[in-house]
Formats: sequence, C-alpha cells, structure tokens
Amino acid sequence: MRHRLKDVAERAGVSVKTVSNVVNGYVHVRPDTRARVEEAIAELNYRPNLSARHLRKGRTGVIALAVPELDIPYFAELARYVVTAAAAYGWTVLIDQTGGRREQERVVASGITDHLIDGLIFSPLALTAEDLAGLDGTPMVLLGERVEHGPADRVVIDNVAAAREITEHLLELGHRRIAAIGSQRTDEGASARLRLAGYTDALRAAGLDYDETLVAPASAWHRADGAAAMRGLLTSGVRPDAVFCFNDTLALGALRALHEAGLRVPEDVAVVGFDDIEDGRFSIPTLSTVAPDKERIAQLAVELLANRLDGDRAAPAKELSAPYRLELRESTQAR
Amino acid sequence: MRHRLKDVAERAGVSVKTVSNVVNGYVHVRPDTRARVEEAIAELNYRPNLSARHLRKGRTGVIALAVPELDIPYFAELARYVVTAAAAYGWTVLIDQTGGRREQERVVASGITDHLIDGLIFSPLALTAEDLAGLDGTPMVLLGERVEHGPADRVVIDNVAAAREITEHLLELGHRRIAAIGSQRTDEGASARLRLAGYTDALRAAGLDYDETLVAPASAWHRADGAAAMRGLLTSGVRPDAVFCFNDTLALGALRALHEAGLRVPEDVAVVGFDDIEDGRFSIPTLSTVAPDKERIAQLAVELLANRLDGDRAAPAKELSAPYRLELRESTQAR
DNA sequence: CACCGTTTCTACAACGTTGTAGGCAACGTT
DNA sequence: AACGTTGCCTACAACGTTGTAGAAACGGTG
Repeated sequence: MRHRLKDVAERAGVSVKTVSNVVNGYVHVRPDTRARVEEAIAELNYRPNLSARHLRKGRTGVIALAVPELDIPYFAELARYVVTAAAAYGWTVLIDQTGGRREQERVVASGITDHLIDGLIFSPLALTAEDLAGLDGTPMVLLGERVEHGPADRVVIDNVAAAREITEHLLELGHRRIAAIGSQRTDEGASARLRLAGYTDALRAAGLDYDETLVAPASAWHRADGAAAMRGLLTSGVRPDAVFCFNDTLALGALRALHEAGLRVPEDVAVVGFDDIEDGRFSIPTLSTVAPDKERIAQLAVELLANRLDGDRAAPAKELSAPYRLELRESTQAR
Repeated sequence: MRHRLKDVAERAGVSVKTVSNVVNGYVHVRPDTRARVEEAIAELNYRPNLSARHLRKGRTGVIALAVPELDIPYFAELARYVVTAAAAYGWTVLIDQTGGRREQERVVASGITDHLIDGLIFSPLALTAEDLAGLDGTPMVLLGERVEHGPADRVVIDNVAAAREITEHLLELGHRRIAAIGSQRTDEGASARLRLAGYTDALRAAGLDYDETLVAPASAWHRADGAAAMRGLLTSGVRPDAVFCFNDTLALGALRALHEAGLRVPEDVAVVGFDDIEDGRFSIPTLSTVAPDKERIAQLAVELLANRLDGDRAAPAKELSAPYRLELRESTQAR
C-alpha cells in the first residue's frame, strides 16, 4: 500500500514533522535521527503525496505546455525541448492540445491552469490579448506572434528579419519570380503577416514589385495545404522560379505537388520553408529553411516562467528574442 | 484572486457543503438555492482546487501518457488521439517523455505516477515485466510489445501478421531479394523481433531462404538510422529489389539513401514501412506501409484504463488487439 | 395534533502535508 | 548559579475539499 509521513514517523520513532524535515532537507536534524528516518523511508518506499504538498505549499512542481497540435512536427520538437528544459528545474510538464480553437484555448488558459499547475507555457493560435487580460492567476509565458502586447512574458524570434533573409537567399541565387505560400487573412495569422512582411521587404529592396498572383493563402499550415496551394499556383498559370513557404510542412507539401507536376527542385523551382523540422533534413530534396533555435526558445520560456514563479508576479511583461539561422540545403542548391 | 468554496458560500448565504453539493451535482438542493449558489460561483469565477479534491477523493482527473519520444511522429500522432479519447471521459492528459531510458521509465512508472495521476498509459521501450511487477499503485495500460506478460492491461496489434502481409505484398509484386531494416539484438527490440518473424514467415511460405546479409540492424528507428542502414546494404554489395523497413521513419531515411545512390523507387527498389505516419503520405515517392489504427489503439487504451479505475483493480490483466490495414502507395507501385 | 418520512441543509472531521510556535536539553557566558 | 543561545525536536493548525452524521423544515397520515 501507499504510505504516509505518519507511517514513516511511527517506524522511525519520531514525529511526523521530523520526517517532513528530513524529506525536505531541513538542516537541524541529528545525523543518527536522519539516518533512522531515511531507513524507514526506504523500507516503506515512501513517496510524498503531491496533492497534499500542493494544498499546503501552493506548488505542484507541474507546469503545462499548451500547443495547437502535437502532430505538427514543430510543436512536437518544441515540446521535447520544453520537457528537457523543465526537468532542470525539477518540473514535470503537462502537455495540452488546444487544436487552435479559441474555446479550448480559453479553457486551457483559465481552467486547468487554475489549480493543478504552477505555470503555463502557451502557444496560442486563436486567443486574443483580451482573453488573456481577464485571467487572474497562473503565471504564463507566451510563445509566438499571436498575442503581441499581452499581459504575459513572451518568447519570440524575429519573423520579419528571418523571412527577409531567406527571401534574400533566393534573390541572390538569381530567382525573380518568387512565390509565397501560407498567407492568411484572419487576425489569427500573426506569423503569416510577419513572414509576408519580411518577404515583401526583401522583394522591394531588390527593386521587385509585389505580385499578388504569386502569393497563395493557406488557412492551415499542413502538408496537404501546401500541396493544394502549390497545385493552385501551377494550374493558375503562374510560373514561379522559387517558392517561400511559411513553414516546413507547407514546403513538404509543395515539394510533393511540384514532383507530381514533373518539375525539378531546385533546377526548375527552388523551395524554402521555415521551422527546420526533422523531415526537411531527409526529404527529397532536403529542404532549405529558417531554423529557429527551438532549444533556446524552450530554455528561455522555462527560465521566464521560473523567474515569474519565484520573483515578482506583478513585474511588467518581458519579451525575449531567440536566435535563428538559415539552413541551406538541396531545395535551393543542387548537390 | 482565487476563490474557495467558503467565499462562494458566504456570498450565497449557505454552508460550504451546500456549495460543494451544487458543484458536484447532488440532487437534493432546492432550485432557488442552487440558482443562488450558481450565481455566486459565476460572479466569483470559482473553480475547484483539484489538489484539495484529490486529497479528499483520491482522484485527480489527470492521466499520464508516457512515450519514448514526442518528436517521433508515430508517438505524436498517438498522443493526439489519446488526448482526444481521454477528453471524452473528462480527463486531462499529462504527457511524459521517457527517452526510452530504463531509469526514466521507472521514475515515470513509479514516481510521478504515485500521487498526481489517476492512471497511466505507457509505451515502454526498456522496462521489464519485473520492473512493473514491483509497482504498487496506479492502474496502468501498456502499449506495444515490450512487456509481454506483464501485470497490466495491454493494447497491441498483431505485429507478426502485419509484417507478414506487407512482405507478402512485396512478394506478390515479384520481388525476391527483400531486405529488412530495423532488426535489433537486445531484449528491448520486441517489436523488431515480431516484425522480423512476420518477414521470415512470409519468405519461408514463398519458398525463399532467409538471407542474413539482407537484414540490417538499427539500434534506434530514426530517419538517420534508416539512411545509414540502407547505405550499408548498398555499399556491402547486397542488391535488394525491395526493402521492408520496420517503421516509417526508417523507411524515409532509406528512401533518402536510395535517392542519393541514384536508385529509383519503386522501379529499382521497392520500399515499405510500418506505422503510417503523415510524412509518408507526402514523401517522394509516397510510402506503402502498415497502418495501425492509432485512433482505435488510443480509444481502447483509455477505455481499459477507465474500466480499471471504476471497476475491479485486482482483475486479471486484459489484452486487446487493435486492427491495422495495408496502405499501398507509390513506393511499391509506380503511379 | 402527534407522528413519521423525506427533503434540504449544516457542522464536523478527515485526506497528507508543512509553517509556526514553542519545549527541552546542552552548552557557553556572566 | 542564573542566564541566554543554540540545536533538535514536537504539537498544533491550516491548506480546500467532500463523506458522514445529524438537525431543521416540510408535507402527509392516522
């Protein structure tokens, strides 16, 4: 059965609190007492009841990570790094899937949040700053561009600059008809807006006009959407010599569509993505992309959360920027 | 601030327990009292403290899913389905990453488990039946082949039959030199052993000899391992006309290596995988594979856990089998 | 009108933990 | 010898919730 402090205390012949003190590493315990208690703990295989501890201390040692979808590789990889970074603080990570739906995101942000976890790392797709402002409690760190001036700490990368740089890479290779896949009209598409801005910046700086027919929207950013958008561009008669996809899964879908259309990458059309997911390192051809430092993003997020938990909860929201770099592979440069 | 039952009770002018009764849907509460309480709850935005509830009731409403790695697409997709299936029971899912390391798996199986969660769905890689036998508490459902006669409920698919069928598919297409990638020597490779068994069954039934030089080991089952194993086969002078990779990521790596070697798939070499991850539907070429019904696996696992929680915890361990089917795509059949 | 059963509500204790306050030795200082 | 200080330990209360027991109010019955 499961044992309590009381059982250990009886076995060791001390008070309950003394056992608690040993468990928590309190200093003023005589070595022989400590030894006796530790022995009893080992014999009974005692483990603290986290709920009781939380009830008393107000901490669970559990933080949540809420992402739109786990089977989007970017979020899966990010989740992995967050779990690792949190482990350094002795935290367990509860991973939550919001599906990017506003209602579910609100539930996560207010509901579960309220009492079970110490803090939340949150990558919202649909939630607004107002939704967040109404929340009372749990310390939160936001990821990504969705909520721009929210009430919480945030970790971002410079999407505009990154998008500009990868577009410049295409320009330097001599491409002039550069399509973009992944634009979004809705407010939800904050990342899309910024990446589009970087793209147009680069074109303008190169003296090229923005050509609307070269920009294809994609409501979601899955492989299927990328393939559909690419097919759309091709059948509409637009003939790009390069494509900037706003994330890697879109790009993988686009590669597929180009392949089906009998076009070679990069000889006929160059392709770049954004995110540097593992698939892109093994796709045919391998994918040139913007590689955000996901490990660093996770570390910064966990760090911000830790500071918020231990420090001033009312301090003004901080925003940290994580680095990125370009990963240039076969989809822009033939081997 | 955060409110308690007591605050709601004071506001509504009733006792704490009456509020608790309203929250828990107890029947004998006068409609007007109930209304008053509900109003107070809404005004204060009251939410129950899960830790306190757990302490009192012994239930948290949280289950854990422990998988080796989240950025292995198969597990990410599975996690998604588990979260969805669990939501139907009102459960939150805490997702844990073990890295497949025995020590970490033991921590998950005994540690966190002990007090924070109601139950565990566990996909072990390194843990043995003995490790599990020593555990006292939490109801558990195992996924996969690692622990064959453990003390807990289990959801599996028939790996031997599935591997045999996909191999038969290659045989029917006329392939005779069928390589296998992913064999493992260690005890940990239970899936590998079963899939290898299915492969050899099919060969034997077709009157072919088992050729050891055609079987390549892979300690992990990532893309990089698949690519390395395929390169190894090619440089060793073995010339297979088909390859059965024991999972899809291995197969994607193998596709990559074949591409680099200038071999066409499926014309020169046919390739099949196992798992039906999303990448395989968009790879070039698309990947023929065994598609386990992941949604069903998740549902069955959650269902088993629910029965265990509500029912007889000492009942003998049950084992359920989930269906699978073959997904035949371009990597075995040119368009 | 006394009685009984049902409905509705309340007071109290308990879940396992830790913070607070305090007690008792043992020691050194005056 | 009296005193304060320190080290080690214990007793008690409290965290927010719900189960148990029972009290109060109500309606119906003999």
